Amino acid sequence: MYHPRELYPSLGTGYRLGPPQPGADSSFPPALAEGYRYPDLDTPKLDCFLSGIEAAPRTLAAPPPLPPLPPALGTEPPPPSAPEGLHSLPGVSLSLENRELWKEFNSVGTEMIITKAGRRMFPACRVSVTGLDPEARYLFLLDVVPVDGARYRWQGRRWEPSGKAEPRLPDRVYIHPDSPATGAHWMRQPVSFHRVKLTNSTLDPHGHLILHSMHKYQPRIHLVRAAQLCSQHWGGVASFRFPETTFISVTAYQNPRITQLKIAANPFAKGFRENGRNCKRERDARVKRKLRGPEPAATAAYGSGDAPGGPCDSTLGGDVRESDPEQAPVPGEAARAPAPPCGGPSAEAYLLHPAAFHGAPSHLPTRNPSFPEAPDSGRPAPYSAAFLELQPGPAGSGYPAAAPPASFASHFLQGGPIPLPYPGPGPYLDVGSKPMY
DNA sequence: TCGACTGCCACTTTTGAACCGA
DNA sequence: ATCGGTTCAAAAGTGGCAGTCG
Repeated sequence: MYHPRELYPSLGTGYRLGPPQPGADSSFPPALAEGYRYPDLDTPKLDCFLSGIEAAPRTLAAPPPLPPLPPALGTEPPPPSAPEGLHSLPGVSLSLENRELWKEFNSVGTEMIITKAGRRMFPACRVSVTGLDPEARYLFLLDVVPVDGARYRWQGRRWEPSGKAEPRLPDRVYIHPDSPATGAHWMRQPVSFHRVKLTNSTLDPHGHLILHSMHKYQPRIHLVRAAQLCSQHWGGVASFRFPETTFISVTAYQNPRITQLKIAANPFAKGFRENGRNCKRERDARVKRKLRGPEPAATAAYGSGDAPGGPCDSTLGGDVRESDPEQAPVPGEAARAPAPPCGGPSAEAYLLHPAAFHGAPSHLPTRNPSFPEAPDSGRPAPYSAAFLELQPGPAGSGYPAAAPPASFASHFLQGGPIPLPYPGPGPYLDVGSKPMY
């Protein structure tokens, strides 16, 4: 799978410097903060990509005429707190649902673990969108771009630049698996990208977003209007960036305050909370017991276990996190349509659609660009078969030397013939869902 | 020598299948 | 036969830590 920049090498691969986020990010040095613009928002990756079907290669060509938007949706300016965005979708605005949580992390200096197998982001990007044409179809995309050209290093108390950034890795884009869906669908509930995974494996075959460790990144969310499912035209694009979602990728947490925040806020880390069974005290006790000899089959310490009031609540008292939907399932969520387990199946999310976004290792199976459907199941073909068949680039780079046929781009904008997931009844649009057709 | 990375551990949450009763 | 609720096991996700590597 390939990113537009790989597909259009003539546009250049260098990533212009962008500024670190000003404001609340107290742990990041301001040294790089001045004198930059946000080039990625000016010329998002998508415009290069969209050029595959539009004439002008570097700018967003004027979209075909849109049907009139409902007055209530189409004319209002974005609210003052709206993120910076590149708009050719008038009236569309995004708001970060879990902004407070992000702000809390950002005030300390957000770190995101990246692993070879891929690690989810926490907090995840969860947005609500307004101003869409309820009838039109849209694609929701997320990518992560470097904020600047520096590599960072934790200096005991703060992050400081420590040299030049590593060469840019293949850009990948996560396509929300509900894409394409109608505006009404997207506006019905917050759109969650919590299944996005970050990896430092440059040969990652799963479609996770590839990042360098110790670099500062910024997630971006793109909305693309596909005029019709089977149209050759796109109907506009809007890109959004939330400054508080900037993070530094790491293979192990550097700032203990971030560790504490993650443990306190992430339900999967509940066991590491104070009084949790995996807290330091308990771990030490386990080690001692191990050294003394084999543990009893069922120890009182681990048995019915939870002290009155619950083992992990003590670190959460009055915490906004408890009311944060990121942690507290909304009533009815348990009843939502079952999602496929993550790992293998979750990769579908990347591959159901524009498989060509991503760099396909040459050793993986290839696939005809026509994206044939799995013959009998009605489900998408296994992800390993969803890669486009792309000619290797010069010098056996494994990347294409020229733009793909237009069918690739149009496939992306059309949604493609592959069955698309259907959202469950839960509060969030989820990666795991049932086929729409 | 040291910082970055990896693999494993023990934990929690999520998910889906199996089972049961109305 | 169908539906809804419960239970249980497996899978997935979490940070910590020791060991490895460059």
